[in-house]
Amino acid sequence: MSGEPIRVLLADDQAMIRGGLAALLDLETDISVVCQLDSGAGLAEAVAEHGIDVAILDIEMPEVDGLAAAAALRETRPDCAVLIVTTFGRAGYLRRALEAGVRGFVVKDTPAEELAEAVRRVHAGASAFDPDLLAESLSAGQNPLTERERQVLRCALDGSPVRQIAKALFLSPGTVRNHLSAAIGKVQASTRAEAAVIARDRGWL
Amino acid sequence: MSGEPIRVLLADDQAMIRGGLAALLDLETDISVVCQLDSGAGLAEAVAEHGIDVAILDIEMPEVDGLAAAAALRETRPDCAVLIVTTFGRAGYLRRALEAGVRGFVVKDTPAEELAEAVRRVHAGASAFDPDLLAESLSAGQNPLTERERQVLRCALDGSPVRQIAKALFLSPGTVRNHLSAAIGKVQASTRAEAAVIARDRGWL
DNA sequence: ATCGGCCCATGACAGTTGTCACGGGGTCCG
DNA sequence: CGGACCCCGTGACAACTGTCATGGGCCGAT
Repeated sequence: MSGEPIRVLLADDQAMIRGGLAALLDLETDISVVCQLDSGAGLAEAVAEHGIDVAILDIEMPEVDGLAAAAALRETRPDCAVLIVTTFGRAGYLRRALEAGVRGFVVKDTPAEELAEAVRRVHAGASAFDPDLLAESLSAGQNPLTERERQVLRCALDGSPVRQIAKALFLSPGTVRNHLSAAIGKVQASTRAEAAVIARDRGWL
Repeated sequence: MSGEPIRVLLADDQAMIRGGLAALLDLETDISVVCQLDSGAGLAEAVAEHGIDVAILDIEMPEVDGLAAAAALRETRPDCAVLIVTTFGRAGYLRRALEAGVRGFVVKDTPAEELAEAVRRVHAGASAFDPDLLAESLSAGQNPLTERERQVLRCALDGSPVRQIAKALFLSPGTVRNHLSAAIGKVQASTRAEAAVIARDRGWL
């Protein structure tokens, strides 16, 4: 908390939110927002260029989402701490974040004052995870879906009939129905649509 | 822009966003955020108590959503300007907002600086509507769905089978299927799930 | 009072969906 | 090598879904 301020990068696709969070952080004397992005694309370059200490990333972003960007950043810049700030407190997101080496995970429901505190914590090498979500994530278990099942469910999200899904994935209709059936069973749903929303809400995509 | 600052109320269910927007607005010398809510409930009372000039409302909120709150406020406090600030730029939302007598509608994608400007505009009696969205709203046409059809589609959003929807709405399964069929035809979908997402994305709920 | 709209319901039909059993193909691991 | 797991596919069956025709009741507008 002495000497140079913490150099922060802020990535969120909603400009107004980005501006708000930046205003919030700039109130703190020991934190300085030196770079803003509207996507995860180009994160590593920006981190290198601006000498970023902490990268604050939203998850839902176009092109490259926050979790993918975090994973990529870990490869090239493991010394830069990552703090995920997201709307959706989904257990699967937290799990993926942990696997990506993220040091903090905060949902946008939490009080504004805690944001700066989380930044300080991850910068100091500590962690900053939403406790409720952490518990939920640990109890929720692994993502049981296979790659194909996830693809099929993603296509089913918008209500497409089997034939369209099959065409989109270059599969036989029968195969698609088999994958759907397997997925439905794994998430304990009774309909493809139900299975799709359940999987989405759990962050299993 | 002289004398007393504009007295603003801020309603958003995400505490961190609320704090960010408040920080943003407090940077302006002629604007003062004097009250914050996490829901549309109790809006009229808060407006009366704090002598609010401009109420900034999010749409997606628990209990009472921003559009319903705006409509209710119009009844009791027509002198208080309402500015909607939302994530989702759906044409149906803007239409409902206009019907509720809202004076401004801004999506969170727009640059942060424009928020304060929008507040000043609606306070001055002018309007502040996202131009792209306004055009889309005018060209999109009215919501063609009946009340029942909307209810049924809302239930269908999570993928429930007909029997569950019927039970939830105290209807015969056959009736539910009729309503679904009508709705599917109106939104030009081919599946209930598809119809549900289309209707949702248009703000027809 | 007649028309139109919305609501509710029933029955019947073709098409789709969910499930199962079964086959084949790969890979990775003990 | 056999086994486990994933992938792809087929065929068949019961259940569900989307559509249509048809009927009734309740409004509000013409």
